[in-house]
Amino acid sequence: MFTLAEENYLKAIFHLEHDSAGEVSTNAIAESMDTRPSSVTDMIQKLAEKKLLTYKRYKGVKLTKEGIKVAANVIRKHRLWEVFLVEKLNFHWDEVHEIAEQLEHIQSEELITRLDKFLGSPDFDPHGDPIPDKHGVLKRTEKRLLSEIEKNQQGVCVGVKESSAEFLQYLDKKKISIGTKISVLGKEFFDGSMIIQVGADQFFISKMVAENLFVQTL
Amino acid sequence: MFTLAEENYLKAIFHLEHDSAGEVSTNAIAESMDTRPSSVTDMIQKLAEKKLLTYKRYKGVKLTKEGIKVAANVIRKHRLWEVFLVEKLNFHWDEVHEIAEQLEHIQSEELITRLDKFLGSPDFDPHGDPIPDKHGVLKRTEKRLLSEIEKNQQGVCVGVKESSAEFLQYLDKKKISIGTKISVLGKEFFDGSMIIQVGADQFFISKMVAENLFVQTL
DNA sequence: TTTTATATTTAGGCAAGACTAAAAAAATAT
DNA sequence: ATATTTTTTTAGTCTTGCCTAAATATAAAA
Repeated sequence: MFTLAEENYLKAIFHLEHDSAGEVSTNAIAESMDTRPSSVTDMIQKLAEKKLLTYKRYKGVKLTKEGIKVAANVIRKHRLWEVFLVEKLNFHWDEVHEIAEQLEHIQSEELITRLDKFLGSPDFDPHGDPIPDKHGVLKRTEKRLLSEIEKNQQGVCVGVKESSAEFLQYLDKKKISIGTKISVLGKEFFDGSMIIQVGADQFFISKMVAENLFVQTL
Repeated sequence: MFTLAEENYLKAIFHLEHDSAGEVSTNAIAESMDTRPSSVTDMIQKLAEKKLLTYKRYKGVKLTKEGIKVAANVIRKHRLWEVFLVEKLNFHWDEVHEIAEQLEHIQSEELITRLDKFLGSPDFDPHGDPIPDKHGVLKRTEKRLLSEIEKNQQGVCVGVKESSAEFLQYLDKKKISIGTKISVLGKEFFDGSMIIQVGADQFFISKMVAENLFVQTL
């Protein structure tokens, strides 16, 4: 149906649209895909012809209904495979991204239907990201960034914003994973750092960490 | 490591080497891959430079140790994924080939190690074909073609030579699958057809069928 | 507003992997 | 042994998806 490159562009644009509202710029796509702006221009012209996004020269792009559907489906496959890798093959959550990047391009409706069922139709992937349903609809949640939580409040970790292996390994070292209860004991206003409690341990985390952890307040 | 196209050529050549001894011809490769001889020449020259096969102009090719290893690994992945699809996702044995053709190219040693363990380190795929181990070694079996079995002997179906969906669906209709006991009641010499018994049913099968079913005699 | 900087697009090329058409080698037939 | 057929290779093209360099549009600064 679509080439690997096309699917990757649609996925990247989908993510960029969710991070920041409005049109997505050529440069932003190039940066997120580690490619050159000129290559991006080539591809978005091709995708515009296929009606997967709307494009006006110098004005950035926006996915069409169809483009959103295709992108969401790739993301659905990516996240379902991540669940498979973690739940069934016992991979750790910091090891699954690259493999899922490959598996997400396997073409078979039936495969995904059955995989979803085999996994018990999960709503979230191992990093707490929601899995779109067949129609591309995401389950919305009440999640907030840990950095938005006030002193003396507490929350349960429900996901990560960044999911680089480095960050996930840091979280492991601190014994933080999906479902972990976190209490905010103190907050420095000048640099956004925090003192938090996880289990019996109390420790310092930087603003960068607090801004990449999603929690649900209790 | 290797491109999708390279892996597919190596796999095709590996199979051709096993079907008929000696060098594999350009035309044979082209036919088995549904491509043009000139394309094959291009690719085998490239693979020869990479030392995956030996090639002399007009003389055909032969895989090197390294080429065999790479091909066997692709086949190992293909067959393991087929087991997964049938055993875990409840696909039928005639539905899994195309999907496994895609999955076989996923690059991750660790993935295959874990998948193999998850599946209980199977020795055979759903069609009865042996799964190479990590080193490319196939478990040898005593299987013979049903067509070689004499009247009044019996055997257990252990695999199929052809695994087209059409043939597998024919076998289903006749209630023949891996593990099914088959008794040869009669054999026509002039056309190679047979009368066989499967469970309580007795019926006629053509030479073509008998030549594509592997059995182990009892 | 004019200049400067930044973002984007165009033009032209490259590599992979396919193709067709034509040339050359090998195999087969006379 | 020569002629014919078949197989294989070479030469030249095409498409996809990327690149660099140069041109152009937009945005920011003076």
